[in-house]
Amino acid sequence: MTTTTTERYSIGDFAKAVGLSAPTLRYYEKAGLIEPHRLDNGRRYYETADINWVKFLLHLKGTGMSISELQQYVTWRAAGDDTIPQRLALLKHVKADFLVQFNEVQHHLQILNDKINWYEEKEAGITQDHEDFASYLQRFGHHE
Amino acid sequence: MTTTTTERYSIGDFAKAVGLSAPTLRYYEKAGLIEPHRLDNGRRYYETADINWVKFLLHLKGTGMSISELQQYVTWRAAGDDTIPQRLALLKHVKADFLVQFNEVQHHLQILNDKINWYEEKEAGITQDHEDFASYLQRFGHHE
DNA sequence: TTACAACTTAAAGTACACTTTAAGTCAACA
DNA sequence: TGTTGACTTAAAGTGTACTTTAAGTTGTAA
Repeated sequence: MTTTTTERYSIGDFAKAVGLSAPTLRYYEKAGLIEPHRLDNGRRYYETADINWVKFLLHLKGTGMSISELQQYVTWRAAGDDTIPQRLALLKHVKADFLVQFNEVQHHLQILNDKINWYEEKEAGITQDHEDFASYLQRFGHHE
Repeated sequence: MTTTTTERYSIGDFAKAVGLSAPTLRYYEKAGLIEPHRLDNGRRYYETADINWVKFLLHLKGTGMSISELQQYVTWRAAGDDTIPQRLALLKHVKADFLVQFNEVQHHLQILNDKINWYEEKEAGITQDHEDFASYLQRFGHHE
């Protein structure tokens, strides 16, 4: 940190604080997702509130929102409280998509687990006489 | 389907059966993930067993495996039962990575849910007097 | 004061997983 | 028999999200 009292982060320190690279922060800024302040010499600085914002952005991103969806969100956010219905609708849409993916991915995990167990039983000689994976799945009521 | 008795799928029919495009099937074939048969005229055909294989590939892919990891898996598979330990280790590694991601993604969902609720309470005038999202999260013991 | 790390910009490059295009072959139906 | 749709190939193009490069500026420490 450059100073201790005034909560100002250089791009390098801020990058460490939020777990992104400095180029990525510049990239997000160019995309309109972050708006750092500037010193007189032109250098960026960030404040504590910006950490919360970036972390929130990363949570949204982690639920599957693309950069352009985040741009839309940010645009509405900048327009003030009148756009809360739009933002809410966007987030609900993101959530719905997320839940679909989430269920799919849980099924993928089930099959992965089944395959791991199948290999382990095969290695141990437990699985009956070269039973294939498809039959093995059916024994558990797992499909596809 | 071209015929009903002999379980042979043209690339177009097979694409429909597994939910991929014909170009993607050719792409996967070039990557070594699928090996269709050929008619005398050079055209590909696929059989029922190939459907199971592709669906399994897509499950692995859905757990986060990249094309190159799938290539490694397929190479070991082609080498026979001696490589079961390697395949098992790979799948366990994939599973471990998956579980890390899975936990992260659940946290992202929690924050998304919290934000949706925060907006809804704000719209309804429930959230106390412009309480910000950070404070709101803390009321539930949710962080970051 | 000189060296060095960290910053600035715009633009080009990368990785991944496809998708599209171009040019041609082939099979079935009107 | 001719036209249409599905197939064949290799190669180029696309979208997303960064990452790297190049060329230059600035602040701090020896």
